[in-house]
Amino acid sequence: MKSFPKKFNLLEIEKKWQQKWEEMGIYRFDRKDKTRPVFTIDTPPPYPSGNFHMGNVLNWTYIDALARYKRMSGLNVLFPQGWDCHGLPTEVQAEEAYNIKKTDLPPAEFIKLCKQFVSKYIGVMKEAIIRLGCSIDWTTEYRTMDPDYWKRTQLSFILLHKKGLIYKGTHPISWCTSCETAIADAEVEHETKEGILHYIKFKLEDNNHLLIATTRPELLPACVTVAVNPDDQRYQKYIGKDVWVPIANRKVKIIPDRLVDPDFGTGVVMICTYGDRADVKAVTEHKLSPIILINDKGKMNKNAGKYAGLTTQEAKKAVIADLEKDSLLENTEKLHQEVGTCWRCKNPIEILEHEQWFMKTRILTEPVKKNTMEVTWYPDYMRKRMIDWANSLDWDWVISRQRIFATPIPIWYCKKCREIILAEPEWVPIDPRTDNPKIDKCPKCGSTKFTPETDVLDTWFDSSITCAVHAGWPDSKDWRRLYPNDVHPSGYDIIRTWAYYLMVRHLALFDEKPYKSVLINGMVLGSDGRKMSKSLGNFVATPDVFSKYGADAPRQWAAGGGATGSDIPFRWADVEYAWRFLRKLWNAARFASMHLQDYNPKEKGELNLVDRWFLSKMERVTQKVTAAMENCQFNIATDEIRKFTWHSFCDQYIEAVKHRLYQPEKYGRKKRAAAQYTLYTAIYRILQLLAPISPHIAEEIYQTMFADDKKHESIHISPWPLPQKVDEETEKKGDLVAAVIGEIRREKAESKKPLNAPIQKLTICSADQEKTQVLNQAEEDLVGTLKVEKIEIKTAKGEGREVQGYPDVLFRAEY
RNA sequence: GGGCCGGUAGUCUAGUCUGGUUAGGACGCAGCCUUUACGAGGCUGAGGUCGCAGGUUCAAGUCCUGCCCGGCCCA
Repeated sequence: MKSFPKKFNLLEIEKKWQQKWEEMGIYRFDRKDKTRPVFTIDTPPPYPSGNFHMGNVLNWTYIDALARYKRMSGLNVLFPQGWDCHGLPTEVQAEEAYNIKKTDLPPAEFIKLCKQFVSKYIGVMKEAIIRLGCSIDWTTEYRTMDPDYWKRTQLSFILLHKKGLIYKGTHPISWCTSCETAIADAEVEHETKEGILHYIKFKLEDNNHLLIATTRPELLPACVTVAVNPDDQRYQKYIGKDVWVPIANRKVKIIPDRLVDPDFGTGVVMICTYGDRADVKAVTEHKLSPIILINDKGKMNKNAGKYAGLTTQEAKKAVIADLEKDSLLENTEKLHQEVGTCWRCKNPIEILEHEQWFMKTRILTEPVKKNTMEVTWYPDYMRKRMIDWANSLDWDWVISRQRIFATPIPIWYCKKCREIILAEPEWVPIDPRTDNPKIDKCPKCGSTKFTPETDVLDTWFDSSITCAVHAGWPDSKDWRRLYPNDVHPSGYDIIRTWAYYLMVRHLALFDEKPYKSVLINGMVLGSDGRKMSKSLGNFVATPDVFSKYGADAPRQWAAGGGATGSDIPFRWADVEYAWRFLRKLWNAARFASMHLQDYNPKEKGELNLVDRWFLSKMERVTQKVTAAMENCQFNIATDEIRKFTWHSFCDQYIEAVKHRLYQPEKYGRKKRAAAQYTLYTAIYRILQLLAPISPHIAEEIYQTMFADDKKHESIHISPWPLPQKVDEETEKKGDLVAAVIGEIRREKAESKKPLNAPIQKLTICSADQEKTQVLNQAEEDLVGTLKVEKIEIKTAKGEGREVQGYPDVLFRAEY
């Protein structure tokens, strides 16, 4: 056993082990090992923004703690790490950095720029993940932008297309006029904005008029009908009649629609193609022909007549001016409205009709729900978010994007007959923008000329096959052995995207759910109680935390900061407390090692009541921590370990055996050996229980004190302790002894005496003979711990100070 | 408008699923201690109508109903 330095530099210790662990290779998944059961983690490949924020710290701490626990429990753990590279944010960054538009240079050049950004940021984020001490198998690292990955994305597209689950169609879709691309439901955010409600006169045949309320008068040329609620007494008589649309000067029919809220505006609304999703529903239901008014860039098209070429804002102004000129604008009022915005650029989205590629997701809603019910959710109530989301979808998933830095859609069209040429599985990876299909001629018309599909795939189409990819699909023959993955970890804000897309996608491809369980983390809040974000100014940068406290302390903040799935406020105070705990543990271990230099681990000595009491407490805490880890209750595990270490071990046990350790000549070698055995056993147990949560200090102390004897290469591959039986009877007895010692310490503190003040005479009385027997049994430890000269334990009513929790036990100490 | 989550000391939070010691912890506050591991530390203490109102029960922070407030998600 090596000796401990008094001061320790945790930051250096952490760096050292991070390096050594990688050299040891102890976190490698062993695909050839068929003896241990596998545990596969669907690590979400993060988007390499270059900023590994505290939310990531929370997420990865959960994953790593679970991975380490499962590894110690004897499972063959696959903890992979990938990077979700494609997508708009990088394109936008590249455009900004070089002050260009994506169309300014050939796609291949633009992609090269994007890749440069991504590679740089991956380096930064990888460093942070290593710095956090994650037990990732880095031989598994992958990037979704590499051909080896996106060939899988394409292969899955081909398989789904062949299954008839992918189609091309013209449908209303959410469109960002700023990013100039389609976006999926899940990418639409909602913001409350102040809008203006315009009351506009629509002339009736009889020269009277109806007043309709709209926030978007510029859409008047796209008005296809006017709707009222069929139960609305005021307007029933108008249903079926014609009404003139101002500006457009067209007649439209007045229709009944239950979705019209009679309390909104005047209770009469215009249906425009498309102002919002309700319009889409009305058009479908009443089989109306849409009039598309806005082009991809957000400008009015020829259908807008004299307003063509204007932006929607300009058109709005012009339309209002024209309405006022004709006295058709009755009045206006302000209102708060929910506006759909693009998740990336925050600009309001439009609903446009576009020819796009879709995946048939709605027909899978029932299987999605069924499988979601079969998945274990940590915590359980998060399941509901997935179910609600699946139920709420009315559109299929639009998977094509009009961007560049993404997986190409493996499709060509015959130039002559427009036949769709789908790539064959063995062609991928392939980029139709640069490669021709591997056929000589169109199978339908025999033409030899093809045009490529230039649309690319939604990034979620890359990242929603990770469960299969992690398992080794399609190359490893035995990939089904790792599938479904055992756990999919994720934040609750992306259940509707990540967990959902994974589920629907894998069900479609493999008819089997992608994961057995979902581990949810909450959001990290700033000190103001709001979700931590750079824009709110409540942001704490991860490197600042690492450089001050290292990783083990923030990991305790993450694990112990709150119940799994709930939001966790970032608190420096919590990190500092964790830091103090680590120092306390260090000092306790140092104390123990001082007394263990001559200890032979085979020796058990003569265990007395206090030893057996404490060892039973240790088994009890082992049970609790094991149960907590099994259920991903990291906060409970953290709490139990800390309480046990700080209070049961340091405050109670160590104090109660010092006399035996320091004075073997007085109390006997065998009793000293018993204390040594207990110290030795307890510290090893604490380190094992703590290893998943604070792996570095656990390793450092293990290597210093235990490695020679225990012979595990690392504590992280030592077998998790099997909880032993607790000894209720002994615990009950020991609790009494601990309570008496505690009460006397309290009295010393209250009467301002030092804790080591000698007691001339201690008299303890209880009418309960059982209790006095116990105290007699522990007399030596009472005397030694409390520095008592003379002790008297009486079975009698007696008088004096009452021991907390034992109203029938009284004592009197004379100093 | 619908759904979900939350409301526990000055602040943050555990416990609620599975009702049962004196509601646990951290920060802050107060006091004490240089005690042969730990003074950029340790120990001790004070501080709570568990959002409000009902109900079920021998027993409710925990289960049920209604309401109020906050947050998130969705229409």
